[in-house]
Amino acid sequence: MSKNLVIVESPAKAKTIEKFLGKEYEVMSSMGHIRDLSDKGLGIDFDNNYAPQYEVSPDKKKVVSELKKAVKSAETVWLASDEDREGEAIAWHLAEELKLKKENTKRIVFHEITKDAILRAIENPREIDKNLVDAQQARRVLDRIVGFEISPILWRKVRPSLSAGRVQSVAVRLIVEREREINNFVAESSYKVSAVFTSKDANGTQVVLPAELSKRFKTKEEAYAFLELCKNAQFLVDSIEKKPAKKSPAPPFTTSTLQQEASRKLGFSVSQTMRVAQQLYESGKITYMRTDSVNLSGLAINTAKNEIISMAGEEYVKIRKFTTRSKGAQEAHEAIRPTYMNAHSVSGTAWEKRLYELIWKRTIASQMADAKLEKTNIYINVSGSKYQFVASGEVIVFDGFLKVYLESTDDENTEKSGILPTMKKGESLAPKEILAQERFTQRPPRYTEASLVRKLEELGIGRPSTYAPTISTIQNRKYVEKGNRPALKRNFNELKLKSGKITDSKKSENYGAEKGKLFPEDIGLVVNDFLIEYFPNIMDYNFTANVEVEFDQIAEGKVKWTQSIDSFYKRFHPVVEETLKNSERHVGERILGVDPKSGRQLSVKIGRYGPIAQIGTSDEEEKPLFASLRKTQSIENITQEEALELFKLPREIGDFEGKGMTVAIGRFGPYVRHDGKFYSIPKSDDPLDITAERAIEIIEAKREADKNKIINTFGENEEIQVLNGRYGPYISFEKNNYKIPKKMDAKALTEEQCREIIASQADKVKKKKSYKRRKKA
DNA sequence: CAGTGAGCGAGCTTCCGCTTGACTT
Repeated sequence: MSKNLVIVESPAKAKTIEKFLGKEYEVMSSMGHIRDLSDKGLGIDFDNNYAPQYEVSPDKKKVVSELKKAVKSAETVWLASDEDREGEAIAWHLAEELKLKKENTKRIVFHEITKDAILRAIENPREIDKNLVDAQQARRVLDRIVGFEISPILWRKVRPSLSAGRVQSVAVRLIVEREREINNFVAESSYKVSAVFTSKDANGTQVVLPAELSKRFKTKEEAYAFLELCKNAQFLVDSIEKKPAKKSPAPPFTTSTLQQEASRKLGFSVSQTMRVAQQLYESGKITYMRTDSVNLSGLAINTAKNEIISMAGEEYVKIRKFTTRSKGAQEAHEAIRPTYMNAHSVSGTAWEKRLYELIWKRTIASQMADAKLEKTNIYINVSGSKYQFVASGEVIVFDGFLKVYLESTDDENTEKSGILPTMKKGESLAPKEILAQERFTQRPPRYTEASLVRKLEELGIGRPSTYAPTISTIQNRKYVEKGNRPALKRNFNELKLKSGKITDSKKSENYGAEKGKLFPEDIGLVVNDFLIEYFPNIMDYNFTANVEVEFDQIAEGKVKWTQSIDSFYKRFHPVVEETLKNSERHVGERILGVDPKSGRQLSVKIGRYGPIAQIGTSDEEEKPLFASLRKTQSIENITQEEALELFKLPREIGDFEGKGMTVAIGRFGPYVRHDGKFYSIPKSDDPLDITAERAIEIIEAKREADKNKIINTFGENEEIQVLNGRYGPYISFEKNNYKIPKKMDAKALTEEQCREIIASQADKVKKKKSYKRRKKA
């Protein structure tokens, strides 16, 4: 047995470090936190000065017992968890739970996993910093109090199983407020004037120069008047301005910037990025992926430098030290970078390859020279007008870091400009055509998963390890939904001056298409409004930043953590009591008016199964009528007309084979119901005016498809069926589906072969089911 | 796998931050 036991947080890290330290050291991992507050009740003893009630987490029991065993045979235990608040607490929990003795326990820290850094750490051990631990306890207890006291209020006042928390509730607030900004947005239009000029260059060949007028006109009349003036105007080059410019590379990746770029460049979701990064980390290809640091180790910088020199040359190197700007960063790790800078690519899945390449490029580029540009503006006078046309171009003089990488932006309509033809001052230009187009101001963009993460980070809310889970939580709770919206059409005016004639035409354009954006759902709106009404303090965008200041004071030993929690709780808890007692149930009810047919009240609200419209009230003698809202509708802005439409379904549309057909909209969209069976109505048909003939067509088409569905059955009871599915043939048995191996011919399978396949996949199917259950829960 | 929209109510839900595994594709 080794004389020394080193405990780190992650097994991959343990493996690497073990190599550096040699036989005298055994390195084990704690897998993060090993204990947490009990979740029977609040896990806090309020009668005993907020004493936390810690329990070893169920999934860490095994780890803890293994660590206990290892401790027994070790002379010295080295606690090497991360150097931040959480890491310090992990070290302390380990010391407590493993009953480590002060004299043979040492606390060490390192920020990069290199042999030098680790040996240096071993030479400079310290004791556990109890103040830092207390700051973590305050953080933990605060989050528990907020989460576990507010959530139950939601269960009673809104709907069971809902949740609230310091981080997730603010994340939802951001999305809700953005949606409302968008709803209230009124586009303004103006006229943008652009021209294409022609001229002859030195060789006499014709060159083209696109330019834009420096002024946008408010009205069509003004634009028209300007084009009128252009008919007989002279266009002379007034001046040519050339100025150098430079672009600098972005810093190496942190968790949040990696999530943003993987989203923009690769279309990855936030959780997908983390999954793939985890794989790269575990196979030793990149450094740790949950970090807020942009720092690179000296070793990494050196190897990057060599790589750049051999790839592009000395002049492409520029060593840079980046500093973190984000609030609350704790910098326990390096930035995310390739472990070996000379590996330009890696083996693995397609996703791993693409993400790795992105990380490699970003890291290398961060140590490369600025790109040098030359920007050119050509100003063109219009005789008789005070406005000028401007043609702008940009030429790369030296590519620098652009040789490998350029960061993307969220802005979808950046215009690119290229090389301009050579012009002389005073040169006369001929307009080939001048366009005045009506353009509209743009509403603010909806958040993507990644841009929401960026906003949270900016506000100092959440940590690298929680960005992805938070995004998942608010979707699982159905507060927000990731979705698409089709483009809308709008008309715009276009005036065109060509060959001395102005034409005036109406054109149409698509705008506002959304893909993979976060939309609030009605339950999210209601919960958000409820929380803002009763807990404005918790919902404040600065709440986290404010408590962080307090935590810092605890960490510095200036404030006792229990005092800090006490002063919070004394203000917070009465509000909880008050809200439970005095607030009404919140279902987001909105009265839209009356139903013209019956004269009864028409309203919308959140029902047990989601948003509904309602005709009548429950205190009337006649029972109210209900209809579910469509997926894209919201109780917040549905109109009376739209709500009344909903009551046109379900519709009886006639008989077929002696049985009635009903049209309605269900969870999976519009359907026809006939004889107890459901038939989906394709998007091309409108359920509101579908005819009986068409419905029969749909039913018969489905029957035909079902007939082809069965490939083979055995015997009379048909418990095993070979079926044709969306993804090819499969076996169905006792409500489970089984994959048929590619090599086998589905048509020729015997019953015995089927049973073998079923038996061989029984395990997998069981696991899948339990996974599905877990996911539901 | 598609109906429902109520309350004799059991017993449950929930936070944030550390980690990975087991699950998809």
